[in-house]
Amino acid sequence: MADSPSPAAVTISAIAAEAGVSAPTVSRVLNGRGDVAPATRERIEGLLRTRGYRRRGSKAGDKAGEMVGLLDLVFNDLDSPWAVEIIRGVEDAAHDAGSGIVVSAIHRRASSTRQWLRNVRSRTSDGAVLVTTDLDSSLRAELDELHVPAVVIDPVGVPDLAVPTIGSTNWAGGLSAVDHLISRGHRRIGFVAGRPELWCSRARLDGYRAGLETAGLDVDPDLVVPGEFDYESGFRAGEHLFGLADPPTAVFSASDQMTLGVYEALRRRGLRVPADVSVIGFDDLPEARWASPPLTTVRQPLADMGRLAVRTVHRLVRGEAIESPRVELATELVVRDSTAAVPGRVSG
Amino acid sequence: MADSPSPAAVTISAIAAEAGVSAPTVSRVLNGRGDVAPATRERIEGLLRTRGYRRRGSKAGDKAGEMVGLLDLVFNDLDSPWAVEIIRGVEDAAHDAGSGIVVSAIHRRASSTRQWLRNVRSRTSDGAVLVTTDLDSSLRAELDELHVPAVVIDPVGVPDLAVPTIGSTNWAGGLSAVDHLISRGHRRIGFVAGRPELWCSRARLDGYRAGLETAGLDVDPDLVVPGEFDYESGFRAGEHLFGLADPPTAVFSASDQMTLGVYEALRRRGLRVPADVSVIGFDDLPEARWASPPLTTVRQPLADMGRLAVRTVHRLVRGEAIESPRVELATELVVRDSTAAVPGRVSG
DNA sequence: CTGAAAGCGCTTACAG
DNA sequence: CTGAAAGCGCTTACAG
Repeated sequence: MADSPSPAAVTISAIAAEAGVSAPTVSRVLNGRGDVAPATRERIEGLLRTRGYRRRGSKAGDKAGEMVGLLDLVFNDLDSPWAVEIIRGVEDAAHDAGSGIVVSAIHRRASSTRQWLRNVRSRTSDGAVLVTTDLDSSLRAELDELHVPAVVIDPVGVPDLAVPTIGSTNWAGGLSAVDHLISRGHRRIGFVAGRPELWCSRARLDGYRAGLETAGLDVDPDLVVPGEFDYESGFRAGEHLFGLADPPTAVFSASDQMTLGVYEALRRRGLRVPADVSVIGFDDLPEARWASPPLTTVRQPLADMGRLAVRTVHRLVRGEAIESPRVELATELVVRDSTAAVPGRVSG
Repeated sequence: MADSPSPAAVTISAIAAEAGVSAPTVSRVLNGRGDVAPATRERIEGLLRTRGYRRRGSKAGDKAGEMVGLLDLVFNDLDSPWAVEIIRGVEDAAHDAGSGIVVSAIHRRASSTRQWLRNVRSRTSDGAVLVTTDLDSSLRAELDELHVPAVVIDPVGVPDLAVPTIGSTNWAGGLSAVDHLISRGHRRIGFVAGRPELWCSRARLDGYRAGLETAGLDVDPDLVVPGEFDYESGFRAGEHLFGLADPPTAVFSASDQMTLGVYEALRRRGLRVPADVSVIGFDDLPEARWASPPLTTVRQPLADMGRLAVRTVHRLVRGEAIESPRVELATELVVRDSTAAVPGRVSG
């Protein structure tokens, strides 16, 4: 798992020797000059990649393994308050370690990803923290070649053990949300799911199911509605749930943003939180505190996840072993004012 | 205002010649080696600063004026959704220009500021965008010496014309908010102010006053309450305002976050928005859309301000002239569901 | 299209 | 504490 330190540094002249050309030719390829024979260029480019060439200043002391003081932090999108929580933790830990963080959004576009890789190569950052990114095998291979260690926060798919991932206990968090509602007497509990392709969404759903089943309750498929983690899909889910002939008395939704959409759907129907309906979210973004009424939710320690990601990348940079390729930080139920006992419940 | 390009590049040997020492000695100072006579060290450090020395790799082509592809983005704190809006715009424009952005939080601490400056020096970024930062004259002098051009978004004090600033039309925005409420028949309009030391807060307050005065209404000092831009101070302001013997029928608060606090204060008193009280905010953060009811607010184009900041820094890097040292982008009233006509108003 | 030569900016022993 | 020398990684003319 740990890279064996390359016996000789990967310099331009090393590459040149291996390719059977002179150093200036390799330099030309690196700088995108036109006047290199296609075959030569290809051979050199191949070597550059497989050997993981990275530009090293002149400084003789610039040995492999020394840190540049720059870490990349990559999101798909920067449009959610979710992102800033992670940035905060990553910035904090990086600052303590004397590193700067370079934040990018790649918008799920291959072209942006390629440009990001080009930038990483030219600026030679020490490592990368990728957030909810697919990190397909080709991207991983490229980072490997560049010798840029990566850590993934909140992996989208089944964790690939070759790259360390950091998540939270989504299943247990889902379970605790449902337990809380059941302890308040709720029996018909709706669930608004997150983006189905995401690993964490499935875990939260399964936690919801497990909570009901443990209490001896059936999972009513009518009460499980799809969502996309955003406000709009939460609003639609709320409209659907409370348009039902036999609506739930409580709703657990898999993100705070969707929960705010549920709030609005309830308000439009004249239903009050928590007097008429109890509502619980997931994440504990700042907006959960600011909702009216303040939202009961399952806290995900996003900033801590960011901090741990930085420490993990730094261990990898220094070639140290990491405890586990897969870490889940604990979620925590935060009870505020959006959950209450079932309205009008008769004693039995 | 534009730097005259230094006749000779600021290299280690240039500094050495000027200091009357050899290049290795300067190198030692730069790398913090201990074995340099204090007097020599001081002389060299002085020269390094006044000449604006910046580490330049070996590459012969690394002429002064070439871009590194890195921009610094500095916040005091990263704890508000406000920040992510600006990051989004800055990232977007920087990405288009092929630059990466290094984001830092300096927490208003001099020590963090110093560390940030050290980092800037070692990583030689092309320029800096500072958000709501004081940029006191010593910091400015240091950036000048490093030849790192800076732009300030949302300056805290009276704009210092030596550094370009980008803001929004706070005064006009405040005016438009009050106009909107007056057009709905409101006469008693409360105002929750922002942090008093900030320039933008004063402009919004003056806009509020101007709106009332234009309509021939008196400014009732009892209805103007201090705030700090955050949720908690908004909540307290709401409690105060609606504990008054003659409470307002509408409230304009100088940030969306404070407005959410006002929502909660109203909810606790059993007052409905907008049926009983109209409420209007400032910023148009995503949470304004997600509030229940969705919040009428004055939109500040934060992402656009970030984009413009990047373009401005890049002009400065290239030594181009900028149109104006002070730009204000237009605010825009966004009407949603939190404002309505005065309740129970008689026809006249 | 490619290489031998010269050179740049910087740093590391080494000597004093 | 300091400098002359050697050397590193890279690049730019220049010649062919």
